[in-house]
Amino acid sequence: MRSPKSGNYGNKEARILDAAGTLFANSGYPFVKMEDIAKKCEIKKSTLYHYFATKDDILRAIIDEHMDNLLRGVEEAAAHKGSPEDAFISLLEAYTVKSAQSRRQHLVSINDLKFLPAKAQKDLVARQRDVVDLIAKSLGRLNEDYPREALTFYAMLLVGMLNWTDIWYRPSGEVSPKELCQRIARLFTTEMATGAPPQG
Amino acid sequence: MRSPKSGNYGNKEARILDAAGTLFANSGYPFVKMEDIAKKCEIKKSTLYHYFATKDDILRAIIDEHMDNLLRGVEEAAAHKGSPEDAFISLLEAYTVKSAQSRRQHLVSINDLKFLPAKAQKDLVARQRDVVDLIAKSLGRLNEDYPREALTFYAMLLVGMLNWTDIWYRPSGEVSPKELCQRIARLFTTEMATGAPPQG
DNA sequence: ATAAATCGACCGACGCGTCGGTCGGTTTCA
DNA sequence: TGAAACCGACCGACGCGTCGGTCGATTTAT
Repeated sequence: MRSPKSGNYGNKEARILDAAGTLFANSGYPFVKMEDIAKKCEIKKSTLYHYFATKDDILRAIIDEHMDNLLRGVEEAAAHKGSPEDAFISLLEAYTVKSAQSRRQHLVSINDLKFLPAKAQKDLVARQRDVVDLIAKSLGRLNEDYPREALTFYAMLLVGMLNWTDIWYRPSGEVSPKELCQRIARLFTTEMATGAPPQG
Repeated sequence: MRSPKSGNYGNKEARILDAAGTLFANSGYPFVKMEDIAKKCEIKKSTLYHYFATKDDILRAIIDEHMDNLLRGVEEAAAHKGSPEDAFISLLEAYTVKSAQSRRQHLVSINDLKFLPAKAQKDLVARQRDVVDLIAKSLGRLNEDYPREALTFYAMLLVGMLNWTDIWYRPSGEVSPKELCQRIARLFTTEMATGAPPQG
């Protein structure tokens, strides 16, 4: 579906995705019209359909790409050499999207996933699961005594916290992204260090 | 606008709000048609407009009511007698909505707020702020050395975590709501007990 | 007491703007 | 010259909100 068919085809497609991503992130998928996307790309609406069959396909492509990036980044970080604590922090930093671009994609992935047909959603949700599992594993290395389910539980809490930062956290504010990660990390590392394993 | 005008007028209005709340929570505001709401209330669509001027007004009323409940509940809990830790936990329990009914409302408040006109959003967001401030204050009682901004920061993290549970947490699962609150509470009480105040 | 006036609740039909998507043709370029 | 890129004009479904009007109950006037 999304394979390039000519020299700058892929390039143009990327431009569309980028424009749409910004629009979706700012206004929300249902409010963005195909004409808006076209205008931002300085093409006509009908030309959009040369690249993407439907509006959904555009959304799907955005989330798809972001999930790939996210999963890859987290996987790399999880394999980080060093102490479990270091690996955990670098994992957080991988998850905490840095560039404005991936921040937008992340926002879209979170907010607009539900506007996709159920079938497409399942795929994407499954990949979110993979991320949670990786985080749970990384947490597990901080304290071997926590049972698997508890790890997943805390990983869920963590992901929620992280995702919610998209709503209120501004990297340009008083707290730097690095500081953000460290504070969040400490919340969990001290839990794993001092807390008694639940139901243990 | 919403004052009762006859015997069962207010009652009917409440029924509409309840039906709409369920629908919105399940499918998302943009996907719910006025006809759907009407059908669920066993009235015709046009009759809906006898009670609410627009679709937005229905959403606004739902969120509005929920915010009131939430703020009131959290305020009461914050005034809880006992140790700061006890007050903090009871605040969490107040926030963690228990009944399926308010769960739905909460979901709607979180997910569909953005579909309101900007002006209406501002009001509601301001009241969310109030909740965060209350939580920050309660956190402050756990450790007097944390500066105000840090407290707000952690309160934001906490609220995000809590709100995100709506997406994945099921009260009927292995972890009881009480246990959920306690685990989350411990994350923050130990932080406040052992962590050095940031930027102190 | 009872007819007239009033009113709240309700409904069927539909106007109308919006928006995703289509189609036939033109331009561009290798 | 032929395929890729592009476009203007158009369509059809959809969904919010409107409007003219009915019906049964309550109030008012005589």
